[in-house]
Amino acid sequence: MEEKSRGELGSTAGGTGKWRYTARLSPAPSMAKAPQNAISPTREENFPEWYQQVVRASDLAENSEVRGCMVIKPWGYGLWELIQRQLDEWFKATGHKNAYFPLLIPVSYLEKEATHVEGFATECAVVTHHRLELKDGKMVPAGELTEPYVIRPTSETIIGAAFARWVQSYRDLPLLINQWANVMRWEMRPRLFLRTAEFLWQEGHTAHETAEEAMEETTRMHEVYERFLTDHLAVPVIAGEKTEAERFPGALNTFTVEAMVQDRKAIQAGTSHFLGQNFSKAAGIEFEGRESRREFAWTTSWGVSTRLIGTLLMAHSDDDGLVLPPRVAPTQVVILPVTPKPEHEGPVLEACERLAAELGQQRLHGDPVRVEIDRRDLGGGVKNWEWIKKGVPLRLEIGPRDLESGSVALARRDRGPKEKQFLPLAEVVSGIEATLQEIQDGLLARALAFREEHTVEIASMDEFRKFFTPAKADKPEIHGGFALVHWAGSAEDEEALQQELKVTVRCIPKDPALRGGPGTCVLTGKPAEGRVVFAKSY
RNA sequence: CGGGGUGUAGCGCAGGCUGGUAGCGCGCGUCGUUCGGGACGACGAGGUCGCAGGUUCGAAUCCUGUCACCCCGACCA
Repeated sequence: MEEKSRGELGSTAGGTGKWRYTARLSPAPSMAKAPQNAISPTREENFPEWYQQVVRASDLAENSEVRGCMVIKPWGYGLWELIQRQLDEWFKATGHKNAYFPLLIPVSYLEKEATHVEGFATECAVVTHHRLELKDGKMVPAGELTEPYVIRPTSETIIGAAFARWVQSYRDLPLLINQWANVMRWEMRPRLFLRTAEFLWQEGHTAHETAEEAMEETTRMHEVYERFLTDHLAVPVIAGEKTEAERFPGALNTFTVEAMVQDRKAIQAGTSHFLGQNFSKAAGIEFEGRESRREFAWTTSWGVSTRLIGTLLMAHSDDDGLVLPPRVAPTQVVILPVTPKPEHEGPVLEACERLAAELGQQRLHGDPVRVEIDRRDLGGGVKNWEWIKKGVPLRLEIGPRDLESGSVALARRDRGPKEKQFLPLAEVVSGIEATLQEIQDGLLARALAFREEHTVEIASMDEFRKFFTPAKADKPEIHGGFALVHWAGSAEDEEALQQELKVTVRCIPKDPALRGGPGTCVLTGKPAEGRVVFAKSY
């Protein structure tokens, strides 16, 4: 509906819902009743554009002057800090320690693991000089390095080199290290949070005495990610293993958590790799074993990135902007003072302070509730919409009438923008934890229902093609979803399907209910052990 | 890297074919009127029209080059 998207341009509907710039749209009485939303275009109209508009409207981040790189603004960084804090706590709880390794990696390090180089070579930024000189008014690189460095696209090689020094004996194992860092991958098509040239992430790297222990570690961290996405980001995921075609370069097994976002595509939200002895052989991570034999360590690596923010956004947000699950909302409750007349200001603000203090005493999962009072001298409506667009879970308003009645107006981000309840103050305070948790659970339930609605079991290639072929080739609408199919195809077969339909095997699900029993491969007709998840993906 | 598109005030855009030194809406500032709501009025600030060359008396407008961004594709957390 074109009118709807135009609606934002004027955005000056009066209290009666009249549109001001009717000249352009010609008289259309029905327009007066068109629902207003803060983001244009809507998800339905143009999903990729909607995504960018939400990033902007919510003040999470902006494109920078550096190609493919973003400026993460305080609201976005606050979100990242909360993600970091929880994961970091769990990494520590599972025995890991943080460390930091160099940003620059000698090219020769990369060459050590053949598959690994192949995987990353095309997206490396290379540092070749160490000095600038002024020539004709321009600074030009001088002092060429004898060996170029790459800016880390990931740190397996340089951490491997350190591990080789640190590990002498089986007594030095397991070695459990995590690094919070930025990495750079020269992507061809950057998109804020989803695929930027520079991004923030966490990379765990561990070395173990036996394959079994390393595999246990891989699984353990895979489960940490699954739990984090589910319980904190309220994003349901399908946990499973990647097929050979989708594996991390150099890994023996790659495990993934795959989420479905609102355009029904899949997004890989976290990965955990069992690296076998590939990297320890390449880097020389050897130790003296219990039987006095030299052995190569078994290593793992695992990571999540700022892509989690993009995932979260696409999973929950609506046509009014971002919707944040309370557990990762930098501000969980915003208090908006309503001061119709200047003389209201004193008492109202005072009441807001008291309320903020009381709410700050309440806890959600052990953390004090994060409350903010928005004292800015701005129109109430404007202020309100700003917080809606930023996705704050709860908005509380206190005005003169509330002072008299001891009430508070409460509006939830998971309900309509105009819906609000007037509740007794004490009830709001004592019920805050339950309300926040209810929103958290509601978002998860809604996302799960959405995924289930768009997940189908498919038993024939006809159906399969139909499911993944948009009705209009020129303007592909939102369609498809997750297809559960029996699969026994090869990497070549996957490649062919990717060419034809732009779909890939997202994972071999570990959940027995999704995996199912033996069957017949939808493509080759060969016996298949179970089902896999096919989808288009980010 | 291939195909398409766009770069004009913070944001969204008009103007460009038919060259004469910039305009609209929102936002922003001040004042006033409003006020449980994305208000209204008055006045006002803000742009070397992505950048660099060229053609011309004169370029946002024509030509060449270049950069950036967006969409589609190949690649990827």
